[in-house]
Amino acid sequence: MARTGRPREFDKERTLERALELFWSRGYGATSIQDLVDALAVERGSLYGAFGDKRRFYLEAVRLYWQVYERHLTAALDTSPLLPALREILTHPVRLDELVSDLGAPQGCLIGNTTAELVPQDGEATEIVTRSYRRFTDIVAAALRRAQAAGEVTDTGSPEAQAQLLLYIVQGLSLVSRAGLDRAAALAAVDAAVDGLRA
Amino acid sequence: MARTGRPREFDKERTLERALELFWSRGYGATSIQDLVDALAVERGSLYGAFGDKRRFYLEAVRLYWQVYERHLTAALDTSPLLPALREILTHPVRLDELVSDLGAPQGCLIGNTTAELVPQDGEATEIVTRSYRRFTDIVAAALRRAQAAGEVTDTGSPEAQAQLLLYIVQGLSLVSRAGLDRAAALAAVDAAVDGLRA
DNA sequence: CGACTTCTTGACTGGACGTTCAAGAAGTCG
DNA sequence: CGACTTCTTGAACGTCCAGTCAAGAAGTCG
Repeated sequence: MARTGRPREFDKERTLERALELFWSRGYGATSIQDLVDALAVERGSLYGAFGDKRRFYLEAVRLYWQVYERHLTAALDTSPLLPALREILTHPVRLDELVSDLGAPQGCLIGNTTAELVPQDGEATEIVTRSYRRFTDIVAAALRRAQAAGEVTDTGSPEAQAQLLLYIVQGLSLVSRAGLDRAAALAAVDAAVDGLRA
Repeated sequence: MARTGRPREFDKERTLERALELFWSRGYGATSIQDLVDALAVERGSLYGAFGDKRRFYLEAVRLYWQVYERHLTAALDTSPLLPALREILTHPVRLDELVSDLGAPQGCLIGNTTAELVPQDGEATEIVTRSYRRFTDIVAAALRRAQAAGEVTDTGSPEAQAQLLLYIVQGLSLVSRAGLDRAAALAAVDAAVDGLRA
């Protein structure tokens, strides 16, 4: 039952966070183990020892990404009125691009990127992104239900359908933004969407 | 000025179309030259001779894809009332999934896939997808402008903003669909979007 | 026919990549 | 201290892949 041995010299959690950034900016296929070794200053064998192979490492990073995003989403939407907060959520990709606009900066949404690159070939990746999309719509639909009850949001559509539509919009915006972002056009589009929800 | 020599034994245009299908279903990185050789029944050297390297081959396929899509889009939206046609366009990914649901079937929108995989690293790919997005919004905005004038579509938003929003919705739907399609939810979301445009 | 051009074929090359492994280092426990 | 466990390091391995090339085949043109 000995749990002793030489202690790890790097911070596993912090290393995962930095790997997440790398995977986020370059994608799964375009990030080589060598890239990770260089960027994380951890040797190959140590990475394999701590995280298993490349695929498991990546999936772990994706899980962490969603965990952080979901926390942010839940906190942001727990407010009234809802629509300004929703606007913030939808324009998140735009503001991300404002903050870190150098090359190697995070690109789009990691869940969306994973969907494009690994789904549906990879079953585990598919499971993660499917669950993430599901949680997004659940959280947003719940918030919309409250806002409909409060008379802030139109009830001409079901909260579920509205939430599904909002998922498409965030993911579409994240994706299209990679090709260059016309901020004014993006904000106008998001405003049009949010206005469509107003009661 | 001799343009003679041994004639090509395969149909270049048809080969490009079949390569398009392969790239569409597997993506750029995951499609090897060997896959193309096997699927197209054309030897490596001949492919290189006819299309240049893999990247040029792929970009040519993407150009062809957009060319076909744009023709379809323009034709479909040249109608009145506009909203039913728009609904058709938006649900295109859903119906694609209905038609060809075997593995190896086209996945999402090739422009969107290219955006996720090659943009912004590849300048030429970025140029192609940027132009495609631009043309999509131009064509859709023009149609919306006509429909606004006809009183079919609300003029609370500019046609440009509405078109940009619709671009996000198609791309988002295409992407999210890869993870499995809940047709009812997708159609409800699209209907919510189209209803939001009604005057 | 014979010179010329282009296409076909498939073996070959060089490099990049994910993964493994053996030897040594750094701790803990009795 | 000595046995034991885990981590570190970096070289090595096997695989796969994009791209090249030389030799031959199949046409055209004078």
